[in-house]
Amino acid sequence: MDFKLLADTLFPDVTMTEEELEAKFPPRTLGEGAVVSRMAPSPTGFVHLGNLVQGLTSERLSHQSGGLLFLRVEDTDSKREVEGAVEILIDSLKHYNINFDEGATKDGDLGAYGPYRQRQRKDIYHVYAKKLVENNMAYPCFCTEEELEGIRQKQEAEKANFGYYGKWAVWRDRSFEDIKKQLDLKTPWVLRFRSCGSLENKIKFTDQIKGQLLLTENDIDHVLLKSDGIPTYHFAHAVDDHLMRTTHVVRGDEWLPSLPFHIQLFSALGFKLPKYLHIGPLMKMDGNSKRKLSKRKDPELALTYYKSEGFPPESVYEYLMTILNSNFEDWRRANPDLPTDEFKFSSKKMNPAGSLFDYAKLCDVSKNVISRMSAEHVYSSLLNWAEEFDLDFAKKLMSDKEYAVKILSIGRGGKKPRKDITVWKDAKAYMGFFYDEYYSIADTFPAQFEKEDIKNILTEYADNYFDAPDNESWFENLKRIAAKFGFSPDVKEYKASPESFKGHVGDVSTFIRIALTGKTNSPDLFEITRILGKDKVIERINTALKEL
RNA sequence: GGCCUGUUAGUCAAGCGGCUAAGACGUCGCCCUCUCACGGCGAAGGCAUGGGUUCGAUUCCCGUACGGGUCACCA
Repeated sequence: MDFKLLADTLFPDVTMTEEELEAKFPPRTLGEGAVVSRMAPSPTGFVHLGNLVQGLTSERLSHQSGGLLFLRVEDTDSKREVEGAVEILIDSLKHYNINFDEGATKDGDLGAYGPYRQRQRKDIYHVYAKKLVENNMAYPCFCTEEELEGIRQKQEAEKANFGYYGKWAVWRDRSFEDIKKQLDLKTPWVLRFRSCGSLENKIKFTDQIKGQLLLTENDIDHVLLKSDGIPTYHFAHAVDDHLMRTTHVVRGDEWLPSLPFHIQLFSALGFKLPKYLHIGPLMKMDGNSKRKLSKRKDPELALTYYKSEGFPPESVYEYLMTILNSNFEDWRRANPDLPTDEFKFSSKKMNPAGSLFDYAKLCDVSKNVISRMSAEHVYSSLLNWAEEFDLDFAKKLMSDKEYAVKILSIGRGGKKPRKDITVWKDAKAYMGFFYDEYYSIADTFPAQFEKEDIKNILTEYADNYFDAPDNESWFENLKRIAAKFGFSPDVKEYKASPESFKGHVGDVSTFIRIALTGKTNSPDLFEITRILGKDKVIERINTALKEL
């Protein structure tokens, strides 16, 4: 058959040449070892943890090596596309400090290797499609969905392997006349790859994460171009990553089974194969078994979940780092205050298998991340969250920034910082009592004490209010009050002979704590009185007195 | 079912032929302490399984079991 004629018949509109494309998108001039990587999501509007994991890995690898990261939108499936998805994606990733050097942006493309939206690249794909046809490496297939289904059923009955290959590939070796006839009838067609692979042959392949792999050759004549002329993922992957000069492809390991096909494709097109990093999936415990995190069943897969729960982006980022690079935690312990960027990320330290998503661990990481933040940072981050998810609380925070920062400074900054906040959602319960509208005596005064004693103690504290200069003298005052009303100023002394006292100084502080905060648990009381101020302290004692 | 891939404590994981098999989270106990949070100390708990190779296997090879993934004109 005259394949040149076939190619011209199939692709009459192709005017560009491969040489022109090669010249237009020359190899990049970057330093030695620079990684060019990319994120290539389909714009479904749903951004999930997997996207982030992949993005984070690509981002670190590229920027750390003096390379670059670009965003390519894989919008070849119009059925799944959602309006505004690209914007959502860019925003979500930016939220997690993943920024692109090049690619699709909210307003058009940035960079010289575009277009970066695949549907706009149709002409480019057709240049290579035509080339494959000319070289007898691809052919048109006119099978309908029903015919394909029929083939599948026969294969099932014969216990043959599924797929369009070998003798099942009914259009693989048709004459030009047969093809021309269908073309004239305007029968829809797809372009298929002519595979020369055999299941008998194994290929050795080295994945950057999984190491040496032994794969079976692909023998399926996969679809390259769909009937609308738009490429499938596989074909677009080969053409785009070649032309965009990608050096490292980071993707989920659900792609591993199609890797032999991709290897074939790159070779058929005469492209250099990039390096691959196949990341194991994020799993979840479901009853007694693990399973991949699923979009339908697991809300924690969506990035929006973490945002609304109030996990700071730094926490999620840091948690994913601990999962992705096994030595990250050790590094963090040794360098608690260094920016994450300084950690040397390595694909060698990535786990070849999928890991379980551990919510408890994420919480622990988050708690620590927040404890290391400055009060100012906590304030702005918390406010940011509250403005979206708790407007009332946001208003309180905004009404007096200095006040809020003072509150958030309690127990912060030392060697052993408090770790009360895991997510921003916790903040209100932790510090709400500082605001009158959120303050109420929620916990009751312990019942084993006489109300008279509690009243006397509170009254004494308010009437002879001591504006203590430091924690120690504040506590001395408390001891004085304890002693005055028959409570031991010393807990050990009390424990030695409980019958000699009504209680101890700790109980006294509990009374005051409940009066001031409404709760039995709170951060340092002295600090609280300082922030509240004398008037507010006395006011609250009086409120509590009334409730007794 | 075919193909691929994985398996170190409840979880995340160091480990690369010789170790009493790190560490972290979680759990439990104790200590510190005016509550809480923090911190300190300690405990329980593991190399899926059967064969090889080897003087010696968690580590290398083969099988078994059990997970996971994939077999579209979706990515």
